[in-house]
Amino acid sequence: MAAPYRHKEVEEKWREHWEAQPVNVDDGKKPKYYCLDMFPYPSGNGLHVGHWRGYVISDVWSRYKILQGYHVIHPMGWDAFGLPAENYAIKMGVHPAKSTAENIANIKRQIKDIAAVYDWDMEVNTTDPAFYKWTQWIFVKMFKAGLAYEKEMPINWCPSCKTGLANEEVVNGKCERCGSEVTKKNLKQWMLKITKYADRLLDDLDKLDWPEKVKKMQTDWIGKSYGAEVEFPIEGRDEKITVYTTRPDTLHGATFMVLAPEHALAASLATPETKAAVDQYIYDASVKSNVDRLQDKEKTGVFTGTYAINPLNGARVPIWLSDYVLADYGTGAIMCVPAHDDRDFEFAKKFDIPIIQVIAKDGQEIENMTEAYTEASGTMINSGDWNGMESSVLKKEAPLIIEKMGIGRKTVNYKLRDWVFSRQRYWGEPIPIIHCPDCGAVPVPEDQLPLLLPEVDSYQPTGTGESPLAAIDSWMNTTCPCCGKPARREANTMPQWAGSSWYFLRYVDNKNDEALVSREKADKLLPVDMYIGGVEHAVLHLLYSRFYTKFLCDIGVIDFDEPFIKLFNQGMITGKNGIKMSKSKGNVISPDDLVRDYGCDSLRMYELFVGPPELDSEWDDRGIDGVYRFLNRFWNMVQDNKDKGVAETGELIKLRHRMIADITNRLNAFSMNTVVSGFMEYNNKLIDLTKKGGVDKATLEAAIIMLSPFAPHMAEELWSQCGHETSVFDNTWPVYDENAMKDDEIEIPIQVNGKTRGVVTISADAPREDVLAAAKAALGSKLQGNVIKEIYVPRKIVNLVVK
RNA sequence: GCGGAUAUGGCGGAAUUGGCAGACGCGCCAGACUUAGGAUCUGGUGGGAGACCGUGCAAGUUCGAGUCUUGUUAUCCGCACCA
Repeated sequence: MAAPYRHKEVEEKWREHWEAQPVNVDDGKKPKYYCLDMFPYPSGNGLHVGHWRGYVISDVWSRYKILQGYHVIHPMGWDAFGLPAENYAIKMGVHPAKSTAENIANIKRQIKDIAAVYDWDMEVNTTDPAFYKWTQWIFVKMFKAGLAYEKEMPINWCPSCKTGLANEEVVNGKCERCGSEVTKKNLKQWMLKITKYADRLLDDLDKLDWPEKVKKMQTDWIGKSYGAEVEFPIEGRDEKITVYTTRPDTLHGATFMVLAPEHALAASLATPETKAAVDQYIYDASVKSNVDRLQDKEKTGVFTGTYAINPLNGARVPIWLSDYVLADYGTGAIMCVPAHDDRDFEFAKKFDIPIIQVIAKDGQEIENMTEAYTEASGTMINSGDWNGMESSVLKKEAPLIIEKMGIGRKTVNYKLRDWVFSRQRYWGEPIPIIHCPDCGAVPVPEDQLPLLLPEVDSYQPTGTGESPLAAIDSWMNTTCPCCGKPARREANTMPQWAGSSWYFLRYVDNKNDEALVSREKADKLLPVDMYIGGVEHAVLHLLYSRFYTKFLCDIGVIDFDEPFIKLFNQGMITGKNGIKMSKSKGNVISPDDLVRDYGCDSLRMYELFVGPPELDSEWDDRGIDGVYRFLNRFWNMVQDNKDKGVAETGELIKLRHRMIADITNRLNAFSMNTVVSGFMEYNNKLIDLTKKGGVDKATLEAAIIMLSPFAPHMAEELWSQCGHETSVFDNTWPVYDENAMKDDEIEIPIQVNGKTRGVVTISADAPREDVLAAAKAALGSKLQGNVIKEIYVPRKIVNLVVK
């Protein structure tokens, strides 16, 4: 009687064994493959089964690559600075350093339960001074390159987190972290000039093997548009108002102009008669929150009483103020062509402003216009010299025409803003800058980095716009590195994204004290070949990392300018009814109990079996029984066969090659759920064959090797039971031979008028005539009427069209 | 409002890309072994008594449609006055 499968014993045995003898070692000859997980921030809640799935997917892929002969770089680390860690620490009343360390220990234990082939020698932690030394170093380099600058302006402010936020951290007017409504606050901030890289960030998306969805999100976020700036003189003054438009072809149709209430000229345009209303409107707009402004669909506005002159045709256009024009995009002023823009149309209707059509849709003006005609397609009308031109052509040529006329210029615009980089919080990297009354902002000398985050009595946010660090005089007071006079340190810290923007570079050289990463190791081991994580960072971490990588490439630290060649977004595991797992909802499923009851291998396979890895899946504990039974049945099947010495037969060879082909093709397609069902399917066949005489060694071992990325403990144990001294991971992935898979005889379904009516078994290479004859014979009397058409798709189907 | 994704048994999901829909698993039913079964094994399981009907709904293309085209509905996600 063969031994039954006891997951606990088997898994403990091999975990100890692998600890002593790792399966993924660099012999210096193998090609590298860098498979990376998005590193976790160590929250106090630990991991749930959803986090597990991502790590299982990346581990299966890593082990598959090991079996394909790669040295796989598969590291793990901790994104431990930032708001989540700090808020958790404040809630629990302990120092963030302490709670972070505890959380890391707990999550590390959970991650070790996955039995992933992480190389813990590469571990990094963003809060380690030896790590953030380089986070600060990058900032200093950016400062020296003119990419980090200070600016005072109204920024997004989260009143709950009590800190400024980047645009990317504001979702629907709310804080990405806590969901509070974001307000504006005027603060002097450090900014990173990510806009300088806008074109490269946009163009290089083409190089990447990323989900189209993520590329589109980044494209839209960068928001490049082509158009023209046009200068409108103000009637009776020397000043001009510059507008930005993507539709200079419609310039003759501009019947009014709108400025953002925050526009520098807004107040000065009022006449004595309109002054009170204009001032009131500007005031009202200034106190409106982002959310109010987003939700007010009904257009509001006020006429300034002043006119501008259309530089193309001299027409007088009234100047209005309205908050539907954004102050920080383009020039903060627009020309309005109500006939050809939805928003301008709505505004013109509401305030009874004339509408002039300049593009003839289908050759004629639209009568009784009820909505704007916004397409750039049709013949120009009411447009002076431009009459008769095609709008789509003119749209492209107009910027240059305008430029030649001296009334404006061709230009492009981006939605992307520079990155607000200061946070008024404690738990982050101090920004390594010293403010000197004489020399201005001076970077901390590179040889003095890291600038350590000081101990502080109260690390609670002040809410005043100052970081808690500002209260520590002993730390704040220093001397200027340039002139030696007394100076003050920068009190703000960096956002959480600072460390995560470059951590993947550090893994491969994490103990280097001389450089962020040695050029030799960077050239050999980077960049990341496969990056696996959720889609929630599409315009945050993934955009910032691309920016950092391009900068580090530009200054020669590394020789590539895209960090992640391939990106895979795994779907989310949700609770019942698709509800996101969260502690407050009480629907969090911890992997810990499942590992104890079913074993690591069962949970690994079930995580994959729940559904396609790229889609969200609802978690249901009950399904794990299915993979648990499969593993037991596979185990028993191997026990039944391993010592029998069964000779291989034609049938077994055919089955083996088909099994290898099916599993390999599904795995290459990243269809992990169907790989698992494939194992079950072939296992059922092997069990059948076991009853009919047995399964040969080569087939058993092929199955065990292919199972090893999925259920590594069981595979290693069975490999050892088959008499091998070496690890199952020392093998190479099995290969299949198309010719060995072919059947001599095949079954071909027979349809009559498209409906299946029978099946015929016939030689695979039988000629068409033979197949058709056999099909008719098989149908016999069931075939009635005249056959008017005969279709035979070789090896697939017969269809007889009968009348 | 714009853009994208998804829709298949009681449930999770397959379908080699236009060729026998429902693989595999859960659940359920029956049987075997058991003092016992929430263990294991064997068989069955889309609907319908039936000819037949079945992939959100309605048309279309085709010898043939879950798959392609058009329209439509629902759910989810992203963007949301970016001129």
